[in-house]
Amino acid sequence: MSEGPPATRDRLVYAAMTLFSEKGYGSTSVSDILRQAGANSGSLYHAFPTKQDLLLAVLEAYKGGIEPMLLEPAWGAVADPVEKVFALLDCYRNHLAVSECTYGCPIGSLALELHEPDPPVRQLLADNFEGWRRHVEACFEQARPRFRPGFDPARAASFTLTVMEGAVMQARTYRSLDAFDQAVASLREYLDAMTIDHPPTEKD
Amino acid sequence: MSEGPPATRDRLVYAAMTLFSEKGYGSTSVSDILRQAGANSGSLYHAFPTKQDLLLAVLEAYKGGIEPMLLEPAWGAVADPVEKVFALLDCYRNHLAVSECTYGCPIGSLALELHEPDPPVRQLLADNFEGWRRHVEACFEQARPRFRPGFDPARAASFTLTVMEGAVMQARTYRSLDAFDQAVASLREYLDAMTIDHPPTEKD
DNA sequence: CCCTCCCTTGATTGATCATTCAACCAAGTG
DNA sequence: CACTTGGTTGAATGATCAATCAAGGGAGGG
Repeated sequence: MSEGPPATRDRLVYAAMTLFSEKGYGSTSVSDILRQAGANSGSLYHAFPTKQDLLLAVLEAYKGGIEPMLLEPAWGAVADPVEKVFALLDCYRNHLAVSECTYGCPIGSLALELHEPDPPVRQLLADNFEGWRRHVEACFEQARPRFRPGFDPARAASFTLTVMEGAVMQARTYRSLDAFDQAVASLREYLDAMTIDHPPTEKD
Repeated sequence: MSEGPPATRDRLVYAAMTLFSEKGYGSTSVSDILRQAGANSGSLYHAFPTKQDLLLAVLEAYKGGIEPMLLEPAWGAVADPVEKVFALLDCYRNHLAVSECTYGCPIGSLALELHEPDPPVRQLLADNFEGWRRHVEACFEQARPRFRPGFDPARAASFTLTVMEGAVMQARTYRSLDAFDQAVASLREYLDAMTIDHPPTEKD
C-alpha cells in the first residue's frame, strides 16, 4: 500500500532516537544526527521546524512503540500476568547488560535531563510513562484475584515504574547490576507480601 | 582560625551547585556561573582547570554535605530509626513541593544527564549514592530487631534509594506529587510487611 | 621602597552550535 | 515540452560556548 522508501524523515527520527538515548538531547548536535541519518540540514529543517520538534517526533515514536517494540517481544513467551511484569523488568536488565550498564530507559533519561521542558515535551514524557504504567496496571488487574482485598493495581503499577527507573539509575551510576537486581528482588518481596497466602493444601 | 573571606572559589562552587541543579550541567554555561557568583572567567580558570573540575568540586561538596545539610535538619526531631527514613523522604517531598515539582535530587539528575561521564565524575556520583544509602542502612540496622529474620538492612536501604529516585523522577515529569506519595506509601507497605507481627496482646 | 606571590580582570580566540537559504533536482500533470 | 510541487543540497550566518592570556592589583616580607 503506502509502502514507502526509506523516507528521510524516518531515518532522521530513528537516528535521533538512537543518539538521544546514547548521549542525551543536549549533547547530541544536529550535525551528529545528520551524519548518522545520512541527510543534510536542509532536509531536517524541511521535515521539522526545530530540533525540539524532532524530539517530539522521537517521543511520539517511543509512545507508539511501547506495545509492538517493547511489550510484544518481552511478553511473547510469558502467560502469567505477574510474570509479565518481571519479564518486562528483565528486558531492561538485558539492555543494561549488553551495554555494560550504559543504556537504560531513554524516557527516564530525558525526563531528568530536561529540567524545564516546554509543555509539549513534558506532556509526551508523561504520556510515555502513563502508557507504560497502564500496561503494567492491566497485568496486575488481571491477577487481582490472587492479591489481598485492598490491593490497588494502579498504585502497584506506578510503584513498578518507580522501582524500574530508580534501579536503572543506580545500575548506570554504579556500572553494575547489583542494585538493579536487589531492587527487583525487593519488588517481588513486596508483591509476594500483597498476595493472598494460598491455603497450604494442594501441592505444599 | 582559618576564617576566610567570601572566597571566590566557594562562591563559584555554590553558584555552580545551584545552577547545575536548576538547569543541569550541560545547559549551564560558564558565563551563567560567573554571573551568579560575581566572578570573572580568569578567576574560575585560576581555581579550576576546567568546567568539569568545577563539577567535581560540586559533587565533593554534596558528598560532604549529606550529613550536616541534609540529614541533620531532616532528623532533628525524629527519634525512631524507621521514621527517620520517612522523614528523609519527606524532605525530598518538601523540596519538590516548594519548587512546583521541578527540584528533585541533584545527584540523580546529574547521574542520568551524564551518559558517559569521565571516571572521576561517575565515581563521585556513586560515592554520593553510597553515602546516602549507608546512612539509611544504619537506620534499618538500628531497627533490625523489629524486622523479620531474613531482613537485609543494606538491601532495604538500596531499595529506599531506588524508590526515592524513581519517585522524584515521576513527580518532576507529571508535575505532581501523586506518584511520589504513592511510591512512599508502597515503600511503607513493604517495610510493614517485613516487620514482625507484634503479638496482638497489648493494645489491640 | 621594592619585590614576590597569589589572585583578578576582561577582551579575545577558535570551535561548535542551531538555523537559514538560494539553488537545484526529479516526479507528476497538463 | 512547460510548469508545479515536494524534497534535497551544502555553504553561509550569527550566536554562544569553554578556555586563554597578557596585564594589573595588592598584601606581606625584606
